[in-house]
Amino acid sequence: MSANLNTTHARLDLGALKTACAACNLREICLPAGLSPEEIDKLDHLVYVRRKIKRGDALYRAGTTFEAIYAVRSGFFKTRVTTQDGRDQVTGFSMAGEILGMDGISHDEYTCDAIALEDSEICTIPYSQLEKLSIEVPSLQRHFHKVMSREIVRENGVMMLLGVMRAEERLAAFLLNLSQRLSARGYSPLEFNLRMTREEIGSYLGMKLETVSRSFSKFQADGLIAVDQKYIRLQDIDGLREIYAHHTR
Amino acid sequence: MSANLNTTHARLDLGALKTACAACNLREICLPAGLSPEEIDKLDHLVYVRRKIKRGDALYRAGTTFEAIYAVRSGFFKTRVTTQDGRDQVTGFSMAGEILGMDGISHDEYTCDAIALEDSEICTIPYSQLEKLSIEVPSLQRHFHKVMSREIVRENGVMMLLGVMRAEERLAAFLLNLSQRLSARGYSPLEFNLRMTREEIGSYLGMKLETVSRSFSKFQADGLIAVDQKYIRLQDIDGLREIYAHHTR
DNA sequence: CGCCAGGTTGACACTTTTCAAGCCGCGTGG
DNA sequence: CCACGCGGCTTGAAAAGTGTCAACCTGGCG
Repeated sequence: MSANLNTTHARLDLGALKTACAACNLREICLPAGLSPEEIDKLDHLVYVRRKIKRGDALYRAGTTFEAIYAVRSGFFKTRVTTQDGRDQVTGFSMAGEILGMDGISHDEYTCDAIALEDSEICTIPYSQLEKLSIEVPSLQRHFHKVMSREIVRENGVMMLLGVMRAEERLAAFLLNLSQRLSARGYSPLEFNLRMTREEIGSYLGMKLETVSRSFSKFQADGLIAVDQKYIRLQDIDGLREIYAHHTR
Repeated sequence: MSANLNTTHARLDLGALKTACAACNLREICLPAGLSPEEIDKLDHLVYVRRKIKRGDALYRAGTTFEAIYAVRSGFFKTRVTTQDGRDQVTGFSMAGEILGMDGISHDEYTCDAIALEDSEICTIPYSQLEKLSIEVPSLQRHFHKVMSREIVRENGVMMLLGVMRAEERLAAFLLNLSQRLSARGYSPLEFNLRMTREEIGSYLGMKLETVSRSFSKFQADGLIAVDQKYIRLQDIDGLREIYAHHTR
């Protein structure tokens, strides 16, 4: 049903939904980064359709056959892996310009779920066509490799978080990382609304939601941040950095 | 000095050190996997030089400019990232046929250290040439993407370990994973010698060496494994699997 | 208007770390 | 060839950090 609605919708205003990377304000951050205008033009000729994902819906799920990677056009996603017994681990949060689905390449099916945390729009990049175009456009190949490599490096960082840092350090790192990414997209680095619940933050950071909540309260008591539900204002960035850097167990 | 020695050595028996993927018994596991004989031949024409790394030496270090990825020909490596304040996190262990250095693509320098845990040999795959050959040989491009994607998936798994599992579950997962990889290389899945110290295992699994040691002792007391220093024999694989699957906090 | 998901906070339990002591095995040097 | 030293490992006891359980609050939505 939902699929039907989407299709209908896509037919109604196909023009509007067909993305033009060339006209997209994310092109410096997203997959086209570093491509010449002519090359971006070629990328635009790929089937590159925008699609809306409602809050709570999945962009893809673990086990689904892999056919495309996705660029977040607007909105916010989490990715998570789930064990046999139902516990799950949030492996990342993705915002505009970031690429999702690369986990699917290895075994031709996705290995995690990508869930929209707010109503979102994504651009679909069929993998087989990306492969073909990569042969024609070496700088696209190179940039795609960089995007994958960056994901590996990001995950190394998360392993560091989870492996050696304690609760408050993890949360400080998380806030600083969010701040930096928002800033890179033109939003205020000092105040923002969280899109995820305490539980999701906790899952990402390897701690329980109560611990997340307590750490927020502690930060607020210490004057580092102001918290009002999902709204966060960073009041003392250097203080946060100090906590983050202090992995002295 | 050491570099000099290596060079001299390489000159002495260049023939022997020049690897032929076509003749390598790892070709089904390593980068050439899935390529046709002719394609493997092209890969062989890449500068593809074998190099020895002594135990304790670095294959590369964080901050070094990135030029090549490496395939482990023999031996054993750890990769680790280090924080400003000197604490470090082991991000992985690599054995024969596995690929190292993909973290370097993103920013043209490596972001972690790769250290040999025993005397090892590696094959150097210059990245720029790999890029070029990928254009000629689409199946190489595809397979390289799979290798990178597999690394992303692997790291997702480690995040799961670190995020939701407790000490003994992590260690069970670690042993089962080693066992499976050794088995895939024709070694016994039931007994092996660890190449890393308790501290390195602990760093990888996000726990202290004492906790690693205690968990080993516990497993032994429960008849799951036999431990003698670095020698491990898995006596009750199903028991280990049960522990591993029991992430019921 | 009432319900409920999401969040906060407290008290207590439990796992893991920390600190400390001692052991073992291996390589080095006498 | 043996003694020594040292890195690596094990084990115990106490401390710390985080999880668990439970109660309660709040805001948004049907």
